Amino acid sequence: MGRMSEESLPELPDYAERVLQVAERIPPGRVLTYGDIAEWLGEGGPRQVGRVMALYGGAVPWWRVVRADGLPLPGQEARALEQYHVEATPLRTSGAGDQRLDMRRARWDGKDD
DNA sequence: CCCATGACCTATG
DNA sequence: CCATAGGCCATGG
Repeated sequence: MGRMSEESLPELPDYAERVLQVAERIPPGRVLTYGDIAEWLGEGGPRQVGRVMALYGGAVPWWRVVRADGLPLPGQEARALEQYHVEATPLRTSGAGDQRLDMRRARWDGKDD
């Protein structure tokens, strides 16, 4: 018979679970782009990773998953920047004074610190 | 099946 | 640095 849900929490698609697993693995002070995760995972694309983060990202350190241009997540900039400050994530200040990630230094290569 | 949307990316000017 | 263009692919109307 069709087995009903035995979990109190909504069940996660396998792909989503894999994405979140990678996100959870990013060390503090480092970041990974949506594309990086897709590539690292060997499936899906940046948009698919983005979708997963939008839907289930709340359970993981979402601020460590960013766009390739290092722009903070729109709508959550304050929280993200707060985290970057705490984790000493490499930032760079633009002419207007707005801060974005210094991708060259903040991007995680997958190796240990 | 067509079309629009999205926590995207890269190349080009 | 900003703007455009094309590519990408799952999801939903």
